[in-house]
Amino acid sequence: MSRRVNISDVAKEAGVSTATISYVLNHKATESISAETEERVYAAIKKLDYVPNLSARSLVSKRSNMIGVVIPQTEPGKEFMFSNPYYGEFLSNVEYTARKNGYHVLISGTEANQSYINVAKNRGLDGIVIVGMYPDEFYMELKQSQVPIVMVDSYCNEHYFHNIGINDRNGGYLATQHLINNGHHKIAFVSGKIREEGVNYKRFLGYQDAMKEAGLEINPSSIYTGNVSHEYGIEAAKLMIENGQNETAAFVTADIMAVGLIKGLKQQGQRIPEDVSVVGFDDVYLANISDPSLTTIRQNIAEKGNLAAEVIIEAATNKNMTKRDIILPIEVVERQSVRKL
Amino acid sequence: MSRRVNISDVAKEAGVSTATISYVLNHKATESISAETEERVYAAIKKLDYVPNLSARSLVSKRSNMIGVVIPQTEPGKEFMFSNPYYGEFLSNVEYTARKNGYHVLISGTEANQSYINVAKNRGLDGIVIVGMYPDEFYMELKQSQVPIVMVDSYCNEHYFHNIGINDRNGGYLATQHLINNGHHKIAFVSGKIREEGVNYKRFLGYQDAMKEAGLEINPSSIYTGNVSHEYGIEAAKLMIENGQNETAAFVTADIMAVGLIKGLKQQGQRIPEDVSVVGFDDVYLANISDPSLTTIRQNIAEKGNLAAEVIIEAATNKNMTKRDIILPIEVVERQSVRKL
DNA sequence: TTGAAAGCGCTAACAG
DNA sequence: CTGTTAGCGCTTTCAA
Repeated sequence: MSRRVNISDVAKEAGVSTATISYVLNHKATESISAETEERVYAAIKKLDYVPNLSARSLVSKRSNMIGVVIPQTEPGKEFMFSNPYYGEFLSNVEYTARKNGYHVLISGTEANQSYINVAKNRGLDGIVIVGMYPDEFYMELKQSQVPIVMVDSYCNEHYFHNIGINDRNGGYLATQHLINNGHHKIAFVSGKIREEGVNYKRFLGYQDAMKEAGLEINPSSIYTGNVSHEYGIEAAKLMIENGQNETAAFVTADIMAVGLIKGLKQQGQRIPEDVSVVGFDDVYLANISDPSLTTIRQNIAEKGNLAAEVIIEAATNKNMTKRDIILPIEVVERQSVRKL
Repeated sequence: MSRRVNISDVAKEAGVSTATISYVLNHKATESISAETEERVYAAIKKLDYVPNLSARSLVSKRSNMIGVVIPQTEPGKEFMFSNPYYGEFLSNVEYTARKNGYHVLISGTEANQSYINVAKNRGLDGIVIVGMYPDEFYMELKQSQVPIVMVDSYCNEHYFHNIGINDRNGGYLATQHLINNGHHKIAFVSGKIREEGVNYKRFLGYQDAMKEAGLEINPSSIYTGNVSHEYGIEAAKLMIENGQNETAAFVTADIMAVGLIKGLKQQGQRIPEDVSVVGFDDVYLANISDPSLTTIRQNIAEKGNLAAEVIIEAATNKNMTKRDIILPIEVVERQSVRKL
């Protein structure tokens, strides 16, 4: 196994110094290299099939050209980050934009015992994209670090981080209002765990806003919370029927749950939307696959991913960039799961 | 911004040499460190909040503790790797197992112009997990490299790589046979592009096997191929009806397409399974979500991901490990999308 | 316009 | 049982 070719092999081949190689590789504007030398260098690189060692580069330049993406485990203690397609779509777009800009993406689930900030330091990550909510300690640690951070879908109060998200409260409002406008009064709220500073809480506030505005009463028994999963959607359907609250509609804060709810409701002999109307949230492709297709709150997940990558890369490049707070637009997408009463 | 603490800071603090720090950090069995020294070192590490610089470590040890995962872009030219939940589930399990073993995961879509092998060299990846099929040049390049590689879901002929997969031909056979056993004779085959050495080709062979065995004729007009996507499933449904071949059943080589097919068929006024029976492949959670729920060929995707990580890590650790060829079991999962004629 | 040389933080002989 | 030290491959100041 022949030794890997390094910069001085190239230097020798091109008849220049290693510094020169480095200059042409990094397009140093400060150093001017004659076109002829540059050509020789490129020729040598090609001839020897030279590929720079990024570890060495990171070591001296303190830049890794890697960004980290932290995705929540939807079910605590489980290894699956991706039961919700939302994350897959988000991640693939982060990766795409990062790659286009010469960055690689290191993914990680969250580990209770090992702090992520260590990973960041270990690897010299240039920035971190964090999706969702985490325990407070997590944010405390993060604040200590010098690493640029973009929070996505979090209302964590720290004004320290860049933020990308949507107006979740408004989303909850729009969804509920849509149901109310269609004549529904008894509206269930189905959601993942409601945590302060989490998106579900905001969406819940929006739900309340709409209900109050319409002079409707919120029935505590019509609030169902559990895991953000298809399974819990089915479970919630069961609970709805057992509860006997006779809701005619449900606002579900994630499409994956909404689809589960629909499935569960059907299993309970309900027809959608004839007996129960359902509005989801996210507009992942599941909303289209569902039968009936799901009326939902659309947010542009791909755009969220692209922006997250752009912002973190800019933050990595420009240390004193002003704090970003990006709110992406949302809208109601009407499909077949809501009936006018 | 204070300088990052490094190994010699720790050494000073603990009153030992940097070598000693390195020894205790790496649990070098060859070097025996007194318990007392070890304690002092750990104390110093804690006190200074020292985190090793992995770039430096990689530089000298030639090991990065990173593995790369290459996921295909389901639609060529598009940024989405994850329209198929199969990949999300796979990836999350690779990441989980890698993390448990002290490895990080670098993800990447495939880039026509930049060879992935450069990424591997650049970053000093310890191994690569490659999912799906790629152009031949890709494999050629890969063979050149010294990096251990695990191919997943590929029948690329190179005996050079480790392999993890299922018996796709048998899967195609089982699916088709199931339909035949239920009295179907006119069975459509719906699939992603059929490429030699790809899983779809093998599944197609299995389809042929079953048809031949039953003395049934394969109607070339009943073969539908396109993108592995929900959309193409819908499209295929349209084609099926327009074709007027009156198939009473379809074997679809991916659940995501199968669910699309069902949706499309319904849009065309067909009832499932009364008018058309459908069998999918993979058993992703969509199969359950679908209405009617989908009879499909189950493969253990999570296990595939875990194994891929284990094999690649073992290969990274033990350079002359014998070649692995792992075939995971599959089975028919009966749900509601098949009717007995 | 280019080169020499000093590190970046760490590991691993080799010495003691 | 522990320390000294020579690099790993690269960037970057400083000098020429």
